[in-house]
Amino acid sequence: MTNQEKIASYLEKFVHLTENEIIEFTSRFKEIRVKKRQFIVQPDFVPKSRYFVIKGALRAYVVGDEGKDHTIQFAIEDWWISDYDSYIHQQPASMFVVALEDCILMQISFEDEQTLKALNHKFETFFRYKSELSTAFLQRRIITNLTKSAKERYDIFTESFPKLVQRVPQYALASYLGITTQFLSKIRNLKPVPNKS
Amino acid sequence: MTNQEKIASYLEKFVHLTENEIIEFTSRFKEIRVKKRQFIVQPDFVPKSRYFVIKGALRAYVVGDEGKDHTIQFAIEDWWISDYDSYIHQQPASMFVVALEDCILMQISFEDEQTLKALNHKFETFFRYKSELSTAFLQRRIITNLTKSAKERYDIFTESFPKLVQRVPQYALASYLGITTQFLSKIRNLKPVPNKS
DNA sequence: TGTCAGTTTTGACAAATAACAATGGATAAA
DNA sequence: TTTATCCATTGTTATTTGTCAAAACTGACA
Repeated sequence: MTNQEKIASYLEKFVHLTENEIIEFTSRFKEIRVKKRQFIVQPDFVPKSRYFVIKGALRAYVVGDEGKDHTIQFAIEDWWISDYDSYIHQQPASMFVVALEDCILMQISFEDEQTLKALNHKFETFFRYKSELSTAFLQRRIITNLTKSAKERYDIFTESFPKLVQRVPQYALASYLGITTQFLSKIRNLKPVPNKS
Repeated sequence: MTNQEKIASYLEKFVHLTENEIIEFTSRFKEIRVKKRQFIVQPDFVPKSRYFVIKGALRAYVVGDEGKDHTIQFAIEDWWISDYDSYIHQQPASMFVVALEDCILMQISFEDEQTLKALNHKFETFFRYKSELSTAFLQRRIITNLTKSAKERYDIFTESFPKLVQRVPQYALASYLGITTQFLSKIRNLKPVPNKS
């Protein structure tokens, strides 16, 4: 399957398109390859593109005043990534986005995305729906953060994204869950409490 | 200004519409009035509508396993509210949405919203853009929750939403910030630390 | 094969925040 | 106005999670 076909098959989960529309859409994307540890978004630069992951894993994070990393998002195959807020407003980024593995990405520029959305109602529908799903996803994450303990959040994450847990370093996962890498280590290595009976 | 005009003026922040389009859009909305303490969304019922606030204040919250409230969202004039995730998926809600004051709301049904989005590319654009802003907003909230202490989160909230702080009860604000009402009280009544010089 | 950088683990101690309990003020209904 | 309920405050103690420091592990590569 070509990269364009991979985008197309993702697209068709949301909207039904003609051959021509598929070409119109996917031809706006450009393949890029990034090596592990390479950055595709950095603070103070306007993110000109967003990225669809064909292969590999990435991580978006901010660095707090205290100098610590806080992971905002992961992305693997079939996910999108950028500094979302900065991208849609075309403002300087506040995040880093870095490759956790060697990656193949499909890149679309902000202008091309605008063009696509203006060109065809169905493309607009696709982006609208995708954005609604993001909103719902983030709201669920906020609910989990508000209502669950660190251990529960870890268990929920491993159940929801078992593949991801295998592929991301533990310090990155810890900072996504809002805890330190040491504390995550302790959670993982908790001995089951001896039965009180 | 009529209620329809209020929706129209909100709309026009995002898309430029003709007279007819404005009527087409706003005529789908129906005014409802709810009294303080009245619920417009409850767990286990599918939220058939979302609501645009003409007047009043509301609060969306979940109840955790331990029986405590966790505020997910507030809404005052010009904001929208529902159980977002359940609304877009038309699934039973997990939230309560309750009026904190007597309210006047403009209600649109899920079906009417779908119709509008299908009918006119510009309406689709409006909903897409609004959803993008929600995504960006929630992402900023997650970043704040990950990177800031309780006191800092409170200060950021009061700076960002000074009007809201005056109108919502403190227990609701505390649960939005992810802290107990007692701890919020302590934060607010902190005496400035005596100068060490 | 050994070395080194990056990562994870472990333990002792500290900080942030919650839990509990009691009190007093505010508000709204009777 | 009285009464009952809800809400905010305050003090004390308990829990969760962070900090710091050291050691153990891992995998890439010289």
